[in-house]
Amino acid sequence: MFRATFCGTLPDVEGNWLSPPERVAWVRFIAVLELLPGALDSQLRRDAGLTHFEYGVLAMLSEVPDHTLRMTELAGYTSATLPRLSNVVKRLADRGLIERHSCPGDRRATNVRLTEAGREKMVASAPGHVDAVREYVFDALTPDQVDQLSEIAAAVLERLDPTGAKRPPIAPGAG
Amino acid sequence: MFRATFCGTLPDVEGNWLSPPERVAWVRFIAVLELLPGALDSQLRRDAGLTHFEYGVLAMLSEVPDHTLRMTELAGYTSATLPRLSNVVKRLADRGLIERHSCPGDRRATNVRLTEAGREKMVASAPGHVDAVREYVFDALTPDQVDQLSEIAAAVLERLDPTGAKRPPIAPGAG
DNA sequence: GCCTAATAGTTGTTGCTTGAACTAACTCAA
DNA sequence: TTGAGTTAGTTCAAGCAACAACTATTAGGC
Repeated sequence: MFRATFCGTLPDVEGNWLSPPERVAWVRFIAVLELLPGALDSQLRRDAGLTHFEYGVLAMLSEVPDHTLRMTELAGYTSATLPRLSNVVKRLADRGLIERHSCPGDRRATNVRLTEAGREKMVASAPGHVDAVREYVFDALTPDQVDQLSEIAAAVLERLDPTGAKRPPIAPGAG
Repeated sequence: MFRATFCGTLPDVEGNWLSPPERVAWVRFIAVLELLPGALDSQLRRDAGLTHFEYGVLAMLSEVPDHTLRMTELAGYTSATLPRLSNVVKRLADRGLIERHSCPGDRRATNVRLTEAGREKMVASAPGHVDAVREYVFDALTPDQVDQLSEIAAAVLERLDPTGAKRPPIAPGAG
């Protein structure tokens, strides 16, 4: 997709067009960007009754101490706006997967906590989702390519989120 | 994001967890997947008054013979559902950027054609968008990494769209 | 203490996407 | 030529997201 946009096939356009290898990479990458989120979302909706975003919220809570985060913090880590998170949290709370507590120290703030039912939901959903991620991505890549993807994504992330505000502060665990 | 989901930090879960390098790659890649589309969309909305998807539709039309495609074909190439495309095409037609014609040979079908105004829109919008793509992605990568990304994206695409139905049939032009 | 400003979330409106009907048109076989 | 089945596209209802306006709480300056 978007090939012409970068091929300089439009006459009259003076521009800093992409180089041929960049064009090929971009066309493919854009296609992945459009298809992969939908594929992951479909799998989770079908098998777990969760959107990919809802799954991300539960997953994030499942790994932090006390399974608890502030709304603003959680919004940052999930790349969501606060209004969006507010609605999603409300729905997940209605389903009993998380709880909302007013923060004792700051009554403006809301703490969100994963419930036992929410933890069980993750336990039930995660393996199937991991399988999907393997199927769509990692089974197609060599170990070298996994490392390359890691470096490439890190470099792009540095441009998209230079401050790192959108990622959790703690280092990735060893498993 | 989604770290715990793949770290095996949930007790009681027997699963085929990702390896440590895969986990790191996935966390970073997912973050790119969530941030990059929004970044591209914001740039286009601000500078061109187009969504990323609308831009993709115009771009696709701008490169095919006679600037014309059937709805179904266009939907495939842009990874869109037919209802979604139908609405977007209606809006773009209202703005005069494309035209809809009933297909002479098959009266069920609709041909969509880029107008001169649409072509001018692309001429005006493309350079700024290419700059954004450079800024967010290619300026951060070495030439080797561009090739690696190309191969990785191709391998993943093969899983997401094995038949190639979602990509235009003609080979990427040489520019 | 009081007034202003900033912070934390929620709510409400609008627009877009999706999935499910639905219409119209084409194909093919009896 | 008619009837079943398929294909192309639109429309409709429901749900989700973005942006803006709003409430409530805290912090800072005098």
